[in-house]
Amino acid sequence: MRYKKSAISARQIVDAAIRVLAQKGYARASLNDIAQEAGMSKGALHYHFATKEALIDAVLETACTAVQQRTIAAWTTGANPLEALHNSLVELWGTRAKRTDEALVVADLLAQSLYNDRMRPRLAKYYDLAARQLGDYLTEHLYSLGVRPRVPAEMLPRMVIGLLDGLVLQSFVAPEVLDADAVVRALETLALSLFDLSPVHRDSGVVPSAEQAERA
Amino acid sequence: MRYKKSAISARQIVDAAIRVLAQKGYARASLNDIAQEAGMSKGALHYHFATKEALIDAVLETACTAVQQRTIAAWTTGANPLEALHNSLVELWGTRAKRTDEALVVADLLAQSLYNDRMRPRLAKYYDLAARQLGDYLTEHLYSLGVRPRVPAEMLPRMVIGLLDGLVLQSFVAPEVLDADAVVRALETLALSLFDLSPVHRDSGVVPSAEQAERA
Amino acid sequence: MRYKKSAISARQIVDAAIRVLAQKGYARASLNDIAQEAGMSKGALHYHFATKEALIDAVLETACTAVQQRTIAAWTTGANPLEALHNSLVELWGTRAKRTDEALVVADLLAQSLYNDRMRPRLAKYYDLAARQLGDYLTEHLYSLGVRPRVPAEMLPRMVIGLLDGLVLQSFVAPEVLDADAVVRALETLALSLFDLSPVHRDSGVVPSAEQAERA
Amino acid sequence: MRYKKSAISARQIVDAAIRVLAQKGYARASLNDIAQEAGMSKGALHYHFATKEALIDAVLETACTAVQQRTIAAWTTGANPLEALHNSLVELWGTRAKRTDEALVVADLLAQSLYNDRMRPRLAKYYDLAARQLGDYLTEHLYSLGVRPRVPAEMLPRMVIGLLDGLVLQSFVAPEVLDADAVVRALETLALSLFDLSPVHRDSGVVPSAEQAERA
DNA sequence: TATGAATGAGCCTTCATTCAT
DNA sequence: AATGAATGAAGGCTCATTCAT
Repeated sequence: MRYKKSAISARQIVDAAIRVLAQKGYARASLNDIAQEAGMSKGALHYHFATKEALIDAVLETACTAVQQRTIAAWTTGANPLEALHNSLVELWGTRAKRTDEALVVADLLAQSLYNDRMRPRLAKYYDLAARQLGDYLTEHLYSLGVRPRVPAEMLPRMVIGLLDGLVLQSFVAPEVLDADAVVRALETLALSLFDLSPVHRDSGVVPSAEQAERA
Repeated sequence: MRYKKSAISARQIVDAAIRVLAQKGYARASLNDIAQEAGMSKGALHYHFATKEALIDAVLETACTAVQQRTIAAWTTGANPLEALHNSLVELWGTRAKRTDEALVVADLLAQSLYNDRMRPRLAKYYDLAARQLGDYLTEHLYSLGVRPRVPAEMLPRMVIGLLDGLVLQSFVAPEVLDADAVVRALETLALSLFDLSPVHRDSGVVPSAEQAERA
Repeated sequence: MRYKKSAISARQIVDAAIRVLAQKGYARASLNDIAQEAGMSKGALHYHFATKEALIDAVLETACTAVQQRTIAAWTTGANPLEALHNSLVELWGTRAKRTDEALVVADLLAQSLYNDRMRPRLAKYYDLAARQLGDYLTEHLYSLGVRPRVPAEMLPRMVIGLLDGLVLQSFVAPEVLDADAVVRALETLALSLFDLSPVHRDSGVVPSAEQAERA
Repeated sequence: MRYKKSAISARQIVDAAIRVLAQKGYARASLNDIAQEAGMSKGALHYHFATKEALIDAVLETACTAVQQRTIAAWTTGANPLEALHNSLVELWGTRAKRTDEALVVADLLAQSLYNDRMRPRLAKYYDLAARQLGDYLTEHLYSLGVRPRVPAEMLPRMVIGLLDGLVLQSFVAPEVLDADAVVRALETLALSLFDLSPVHRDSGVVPSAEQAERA
């Protein structure tokens, strides 16, 4: 009972913190702001989280998890593996570029982690997980087609994620420059190019690469 | 005389600020720290830069310029265009992944700009310039070979830059994960894949793509 | 309990502020001084009053009220209306010329209000109230005698107050020049002269003016 | 030559200071503001006036003198002494209520002098002079008519000045409340009442008071 | 479990003053 | 006679943290 109530309050605080952090960034978000947003007193915050750092840790955990779950949810399947990939990329870009509170918080805390030794491992873990997820997906859906990537298998997901992140940064800075469609098409082309496949239209099947053609 | 002295001092301050910002980040870097690092009094800072914001503006300008100039310097030429590209990518990644003060500052201020309307346009400008530079380079060195990219011409440089940025973030968070050689090779493969060229070894020439082979 | 504590602390701060302001004036009174005088930390000041301005507002309110209450208390009554007036003037001058903290604060903030648009209306309100109080008093005690003032009814209290203020300034600048007795006698003469009454000795009754004598 | 150049600059500084002080008040007027207004460097200010205090002293001197000279100029003469008085009062009120820079500075520094022992004597001197001037004028123009004031001769000018000052304060705080005509008429009535004279219209002559009438 | 009150360190900024030139 | 540069003290304010209740 008591335990549950506490958990609920703690959760409220974290949620409020995410909202505030998303709006003002770590540097400018005070515990006062967060307490107000959570509808509690500053004292209550410190009851649940001894220090600001502890709260931010929880926030980072929650935000990363949220982003990850959305990412997982984005891995769609379909009759056609290429179509599935396309749809997944659409989802992926959507959840990242949409400037959701959690995405903003992760981006902000990522920057903070450059100077914060305690934060860094957590984000590294987050990246690892994301890379592994994507890696598994690609393995399952593309490797199985018999094609081999032109880059090392462990680089592939990191590249896709890196490209997503890098483009998201650009789109955050200048939202109008990057068109969602263009980005997705580019990502798709990239993914397939790295897989030694020809460019692709939505409904196209797998096309053998130059090398494969040569071999054939 | 005086004029020059002033310019020198201002430059000293900016340099000190870059060092401090690189080490602590915008949020935690106080004018006190910067003044100390610059070997001047806090009052002197305000003599040269009316507000912290003004100083940061100057810092951003300087850091971006520095990063850009290193980037420009990275565009090498060579007898073989592909070799030139390879060398350029080595340089590019090197200057970014090296965690130079300027690169860190740009990354940090990039994050700050998410919540700072005055900063954002400056970074957008910086990205624009970088994209244009890379675009010009690619046009000159690859377009001229008669091949066409698989993605829109204006997306191409943004993708390469995005990938660089995204990977840099990952390498900042977990330096040991990404191997410089692997990254360069991956970037190279990416660039060429997008150009409808086969993967490349240093000394190889241009290889026609699947489509081009077909046409032939 | 807590609520009361807060009110008490706030009051302590305001009182301390009045003391400090009276001694150093608005410009030279720092929150540090006030905090020290109040026996609290600077942070506590800001807990109770968000800004210095807010604190000064409270100070002004309190000081004006205090002066006003002393003024009200000065309106004595007596068997003889003229004696009552005399006593009232003695009191009035006493409370003003005595250099009480509140009087000094009001004088100081009055000067500040010349350049402070937010303060001005408050002082105007204070003057209005004072004028109305005095007006009512005069109406009740002198009008009722059947005499009419030689100046417009709404000017009369403002003149008496103005004279009081003006003389107070002189006495603040050079305390020894103005003798309390002389001032009171002069004020009395003024008040009565303006009421078309002959000069007065404590025990004298009402004497008809020239005009009234003529009419008779 | 050199001496003159210096005097000119010093004068420029004082004039600029008066303008700035009139606009912002002593507390908020920085030497920077003054230097800028004077079109000189801060260093130059300190060349001419070692400290801010020294400059303010000069400002006080100049402003008081200016106000005094305007006051002197206000003492008009005329065929009819009462008409002369009236005109003088019009002038007097005009120069004070007009919010000239010098008047504002004197008012502001008057407030400062409450806490500044070095300033106070200068303002006392200023008041003395003003009182003596007015005293002389009244003596010459009214005493000579054979009437005697109802208040001590040395109180009379201080009362008129006090009333002027007090009303000016009120008019500064709430300009719309006091009508210039009404003020002048009231002052006139006051002056004459204290002189045991009936109220006056511009063109009226001297009218005996009640006491004088009785004696007659 | 939660609050109101209070603290104290630190931040950005202002400003009178100094000084070499 | 004047300037640009630099100083350092102080000011108002923010904020994470503590604590009695």
